[in-house]
Amino acid sequence: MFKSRLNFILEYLLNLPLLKVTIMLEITRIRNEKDRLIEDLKKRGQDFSSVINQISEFDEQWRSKKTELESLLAESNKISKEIGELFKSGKIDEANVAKNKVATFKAREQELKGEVDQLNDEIQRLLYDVPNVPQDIVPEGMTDQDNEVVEEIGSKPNFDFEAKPHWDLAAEYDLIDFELGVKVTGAGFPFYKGKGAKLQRALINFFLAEAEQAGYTEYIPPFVVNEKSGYGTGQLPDKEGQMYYVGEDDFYLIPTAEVPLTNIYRDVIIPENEFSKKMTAYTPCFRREAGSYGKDVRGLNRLHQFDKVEVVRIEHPSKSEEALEEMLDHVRGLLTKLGLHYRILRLCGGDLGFTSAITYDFEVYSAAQERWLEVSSVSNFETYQANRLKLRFRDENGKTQLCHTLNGSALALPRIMAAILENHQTNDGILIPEPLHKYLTFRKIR
RNA sequence: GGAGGAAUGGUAGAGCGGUUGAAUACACCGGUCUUGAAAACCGGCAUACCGAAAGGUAUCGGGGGUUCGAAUCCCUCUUCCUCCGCCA
Repeated sequence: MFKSRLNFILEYLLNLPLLKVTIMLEITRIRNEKDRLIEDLKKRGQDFSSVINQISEFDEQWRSKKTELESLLAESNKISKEIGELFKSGKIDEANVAKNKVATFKAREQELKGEVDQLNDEIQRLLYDVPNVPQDIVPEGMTDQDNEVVEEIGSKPNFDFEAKPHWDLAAEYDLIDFELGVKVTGAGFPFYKGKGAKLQRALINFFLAEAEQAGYTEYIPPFVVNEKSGYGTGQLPDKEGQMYYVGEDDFYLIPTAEVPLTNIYRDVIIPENEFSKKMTAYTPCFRREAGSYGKDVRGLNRLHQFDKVEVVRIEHPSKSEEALEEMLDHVRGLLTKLGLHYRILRLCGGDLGFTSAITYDFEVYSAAQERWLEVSSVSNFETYQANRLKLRFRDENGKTQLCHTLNGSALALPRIMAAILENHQTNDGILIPEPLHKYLTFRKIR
């Protein structure tokens, strides 16, 4: 089992065929604007100059070897054709002379091919280590302390009683059973019960309805994906340990609907500006989240399985900034309608995801825990994912160009659930926000 | 899980190991004709990479092999279809 998986990965990485180049950051960018890339990547708090210089060096060697190889092949091909004609016209002796001549090329061809392949593999491997380039407005900084608060909406609720954390409320009203989850599966896999389950379902319905309203097409995708899809959106090889793996069949449980949704367009050339592609899906999300502990994981704060409604967009490069703004508006609307106090952060370079060019996080205030909880992350990946996916469109000149991809949570359920329980609690129950009324038969949990 | 069959360009569908990157048809794009459209006729129409260009290289599901030469032969993997079994 394990062996077959290793083989697959090895095959994928090492046998990338000579001309089927799947690259991450486009190699052309390294050729054309190397110094600028190195400079811009510094914002991530890491120096990528040695990797990039190494890639650049290998790339030059690769090109010169490749040119040599190809001219040799051209010569062989030409002679082979002539041999065919010689045989046809019965000039067997001449044909045999030519055959011997071609044979002398063989060794050099083999040698060059080996070198070209090896250089190519090496370049691919190195490219996987280079993250996306942060946009200009991404703030400098190393940790979440350096994230920039760009907006804060609403105000902290005032209670004339001691606000309870959601795990106490969940127990009191019998909404979520964490211990039962531990028994049946393990920590981080809670059961939602009764009104807790219904509230969860209402939220999903609400989010999907809002997404539809905003023009997103709803999908119900597979909840497991293959290895290629993992590479396509960049979960592999970078975050391999984060995903649950089904060894028997070489599948990964999805950590987000982004993976199946975006991979719909893997190896696709979108015809004549059929933009925008707007997709939404509700899915459970599975994350191993190795290394988490303490108060961060208490209650619903961090789970191995959680529900999320995701929105994904595929855009013309000139339209992706606008699309990002629309997505931010969409998420703002959701939180406002639910009556939650929230803020928006622009992530700093050091906190930015590997594949993202810019990310905004939405955080809701947890009244009882007195802290901010991340409920949404909205990102523009520009061409980074599209390059891995080979997701392109045809421009007006008929040339293929990479699309931009974006996605965002709209929204992740557990912390929204937590925030609703905590912020809408009263002395005698929990008030259901108005937009959810039509999905529920009760207005208050008591 | 067992037994068979198949995989070629946007689609359909040819292709004795040697001018096949690939016939043909449809679709699509441009043009002629037409008041306009249709029809007819003419032309164009895969992708990627290297190259300033000329041009070259690679690709007929993936990988490997035989050969001077492979869409065509061999091995292997994957996927799909048909039949049987199992099953929500």
